[in-house]
Amino acid sequence: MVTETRSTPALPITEDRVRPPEPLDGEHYENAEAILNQLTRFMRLSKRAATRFAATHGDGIEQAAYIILYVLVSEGPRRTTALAEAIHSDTSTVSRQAGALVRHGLVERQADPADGRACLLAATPRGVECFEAHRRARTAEMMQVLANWSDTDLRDGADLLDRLNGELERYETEIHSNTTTAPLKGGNR
Amino acid sequence: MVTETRSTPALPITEDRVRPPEPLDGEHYENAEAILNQLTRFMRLSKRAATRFAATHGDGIEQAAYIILYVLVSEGPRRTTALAEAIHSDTSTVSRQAGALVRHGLVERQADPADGRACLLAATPRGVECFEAHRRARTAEMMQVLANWSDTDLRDGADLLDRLNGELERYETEIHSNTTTAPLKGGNR
DNA sequence: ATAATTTAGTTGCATGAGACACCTATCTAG
DNA sequence: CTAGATAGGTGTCTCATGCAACTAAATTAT
Repeated sequence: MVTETRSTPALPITEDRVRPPEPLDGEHYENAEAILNQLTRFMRLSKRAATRFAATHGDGIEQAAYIILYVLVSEGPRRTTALAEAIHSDTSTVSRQAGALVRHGLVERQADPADGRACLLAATPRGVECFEAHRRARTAEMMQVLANWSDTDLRDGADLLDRLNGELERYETEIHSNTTTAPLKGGNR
Repeated sequence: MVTETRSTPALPITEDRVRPPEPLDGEHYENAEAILNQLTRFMRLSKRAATRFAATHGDGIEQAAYIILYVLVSEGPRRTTALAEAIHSDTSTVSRQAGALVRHGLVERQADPADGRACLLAATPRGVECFEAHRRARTAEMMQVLANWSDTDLRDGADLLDRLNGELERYETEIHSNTTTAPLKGGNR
């Protein structure tokens, strides 16, 4: 972390949220806008790509369930709540996705010995298998998409995205604590 | 129906799609996987962030409509089809989003003098206004998220994402021409 | 020990987004 | 002029996700 950027020209911070009184224009602003535009573009493209992939390799793992399986396989059994936190999602979503995985026989709900209310979600052997297959297919596809990228490019890209994700997570939790968990419901008008 | 029995443990890949006979393992593979994981993570986080933003600044522009307004404002009136192509979406989606914008008075449907079937979508003054306001708000938010990033970081990030998006677009159109537009419907099961 | 409260997870309902199929109006070839 | 192609719009489906309300279990207070 590089301190607080461009050193806020010596202005006292306003109350409430930090929200520095920056000029809002200038190079920094334009750069931020540029990256935002690329991110917006990426969101569309990636969603479409993911959907297409799921349609082609439609083998039962929903797009959204993959990440749950990912956590379960790589980190072992977890509770619903822990999963939700890990992937920054609502417990209800996790519950549903997990339910689908259970129906497909890829995940098991075990009783949590420590707490009767909770249950541990764990990947079944078949779940692990399925996940690995999926993972390989996904990566193979990705390698086609990034066929022209050097190893350095890939590493740099991964690093950059990692940083970006870090910021987003920080922001997410920051908001969460600051605004006392304001609901975010979709509702526009 | 999950898996057809995990398709042969370690056999050379079948024909069908191009699927180059690369080793699939090694550094390149791992790097591809790393970037893919970051992208997956990013997709979740960005979606959530976007939703939250929309909830906070709920002023009538839907998330998905923003990009349409973006094209319209920055490139002038466009047909539905052209818009759909520009944002890699279905015409039906564009039609609906545009309809919403029209209802909000941000976009106008003008008759295309050259073709009676078509109509030109154009941003109204209010649409431009609204777009600019939104754009500023979005960028301001982004600047908070990336408060710690230097200008160089931002530029590098934008460049990288630009490249990545280029690859995705290439891939998208490639598939489009190769498989003669295979439908991609969500349908799992 | 029993009541009150807090917590984990599930389910009901709603929203957003996107895609396909189908329909209508128009345009363009033959 | 009729037959096919095309541009847009609508109906309907699916996925993903969130909040609210509810149930059941655990914890705290009385």
